[in-house]
Amino acid sequence: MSKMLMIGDLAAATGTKVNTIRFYEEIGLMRRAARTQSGRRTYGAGDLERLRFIRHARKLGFETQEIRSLLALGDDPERPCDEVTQIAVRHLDDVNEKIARLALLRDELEQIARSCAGGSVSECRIMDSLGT
Amino acid sequence: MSKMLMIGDLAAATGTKVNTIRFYEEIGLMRRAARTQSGRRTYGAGDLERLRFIRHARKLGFETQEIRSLLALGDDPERPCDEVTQIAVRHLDDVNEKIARLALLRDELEQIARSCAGGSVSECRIMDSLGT
DNA sequence: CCTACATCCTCCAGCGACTGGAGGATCAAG
DNA sequence: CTTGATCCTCCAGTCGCTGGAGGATGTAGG
Repeated sequence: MSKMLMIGDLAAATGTKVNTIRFYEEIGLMRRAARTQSGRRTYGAGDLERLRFIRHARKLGFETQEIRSLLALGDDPERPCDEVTQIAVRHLDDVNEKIARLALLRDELEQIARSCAGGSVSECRIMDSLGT
Repeated sequence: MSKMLMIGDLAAATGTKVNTIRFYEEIGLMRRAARTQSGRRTYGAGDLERLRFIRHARKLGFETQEIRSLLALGDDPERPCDEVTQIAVRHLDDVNEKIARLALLRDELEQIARSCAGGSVSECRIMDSLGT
């Protein structure tokens, strides 16, 4: 058998806390892990990839429910393609909206950062730009 | 005296839920409101502005602790505003990274939506795009 | 073989930032 | 004077974790 990973290995490899991995299992993002005789969870390379996927998606702001549906695509490789396309397009819209919102936010933050080139609070317009 | 605002007025004027305003008072973002004889909170124009500031900062992704320090800076206008700039720049970096990641994901989803016309999911690369 | 220490297990509490609702008081209009 | 909106307090729940207690295993050194 290829090398078995313990939960701590997965944690170290992905920068996820051990408790968080167990939590992901509990809420059904990670598959129920196989166990050793003594009850310890064991994982394979596929689980590692799945966890990486979950972590990246979370960092991008996807909610667990959305991640579940993305994962469902991967879990059922025989799924017809139009369904996949639908889900992909829906997520595409979502992602485009996220990008647009973040771009606005970036502009605003850039302006805030620029509006104070040193000096005291009374001399820059940071508070103004946040107040409106 | 200029016009007194009730909590519902503040809520309506800022798109904040009444409960949320009370919550802000509880955690010390809003000042403890003055009360009428019967115990109802009353606000003035300053409170309205403060709430607007809080809401806007929240929408920009600032945490309450950061907002607290921003508000404190506003109360002490002689302090240098490096602190504010630092907070803003940190958010800016974060936002830029998110945008970059999402742009990659968008490209991948676009490709999936385009190229998934004939086969099954096994030929798509969703996992690849988010897994790495 | 024994000990020490790391890692695992389950369970449970708490956080941040709200949201919603029960149960009751108060207010403004008709 | 009644009705309905608004207010009050208090409490429970949400989501996505995080941390810790208390105990069982696994591993490496002496």
